[in-house]
Amino acid sequence: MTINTIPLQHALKHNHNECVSEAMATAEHLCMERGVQLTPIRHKVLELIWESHKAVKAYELLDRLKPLQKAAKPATIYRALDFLIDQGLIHRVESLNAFVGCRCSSYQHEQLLLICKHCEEVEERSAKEVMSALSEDTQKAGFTIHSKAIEIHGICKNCQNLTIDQNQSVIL
Amino acid sequence: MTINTIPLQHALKHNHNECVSEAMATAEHLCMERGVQLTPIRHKVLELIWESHKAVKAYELLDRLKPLQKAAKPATIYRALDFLIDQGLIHRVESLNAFVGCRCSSYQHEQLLLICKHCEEVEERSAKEVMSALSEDTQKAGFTIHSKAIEIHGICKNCQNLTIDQNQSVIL
DNA sequence: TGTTAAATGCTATATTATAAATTCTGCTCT
DNA sequence: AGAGCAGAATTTATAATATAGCATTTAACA
Repeated sequence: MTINTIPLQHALKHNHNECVSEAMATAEHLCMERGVQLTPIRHKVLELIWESHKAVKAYELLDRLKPLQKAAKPATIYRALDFLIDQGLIHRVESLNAFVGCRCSSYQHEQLLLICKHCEEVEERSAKEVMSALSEDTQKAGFTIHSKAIEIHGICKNCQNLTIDQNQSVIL
Repeated sequence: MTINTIPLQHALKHNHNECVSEAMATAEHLCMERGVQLTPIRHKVLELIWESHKAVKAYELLDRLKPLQKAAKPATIYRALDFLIDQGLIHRVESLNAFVGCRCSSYQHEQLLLICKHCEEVEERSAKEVMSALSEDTQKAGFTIHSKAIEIHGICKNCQNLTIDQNQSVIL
């Protein structure tokens, strides 16, 4: 007899509705403040991205947007994504060609992403010490930083615990 | 009258032939030691990658391989790249979907890549302090690292100097 | 030398992303 | 209200990146 286990959706361990509505409220507020338009399409795409803490692919978003926006084409999604990235509302996860909601402050958009191979959720960390070590090192190298992509793949705390405490896992 | 300037190929500032032959010798040696085959195709692809210190695209490699290997198809290149990555002989640059030669020791493959927007060259740094800060921070988060992609975009020392000392630039 | 595993060849296709021209929409200025 | 404008969205086409799956060849070695 084999028992397969899947990770609990860690998202369920917090109040995800609250999490999303907070993110959306912040986004709406920031766009207002900046005088840029969080149009219905952009709003919807951002909501779709926030449905989980996993990084989501552009064409997956497209499929999910289509029922709501019959005319949606790749360009629809990519233009929305470009906007959201410009506004610092999402991160592009380079190593996955995917996108994830961003909750960093507008002034601290460059963060470290912890990407779990098991549950696929992406955790943002500001990691001050890492960033300052990085600044110091690049300065030594005479390199002027414009942007950073720091993506760490591995197993998150929750998934690690699952393998220890099987009670937290789900039997398929 | 307009004067356009291009960066010197920084590669020309060092003995690049030596640089390449060293890289190839190391690769040959490592593969020998590991009992894996650095076949003619893999060897050639690695050489093509080492032609510069820029990150190079898969289909660019394919175009350059074709004259030497008539049968070359996308899979030819991707299979060679997979092998070279597995052996730690090249890095995949996630934020560029491109590949660059790796000169880190076999035990220290995870490095920090400084990617210059101007000359496009990629510099590897081991950045011990950054890495240890990173280990510490991820440990705090309870995250177990499997792999890292740390990619910093900006302007390298040489290109920075060019904009200051125009004598080092080339008039087109 | 026959067997086998690895490497390559070959064809097709999936996935990710952009270009460029047009139309729509909402706003401002008169 | 209506002309003009700018940003947003649509539409069509295609570029760029990457993999799947099966056939054939090569090379290692028992």
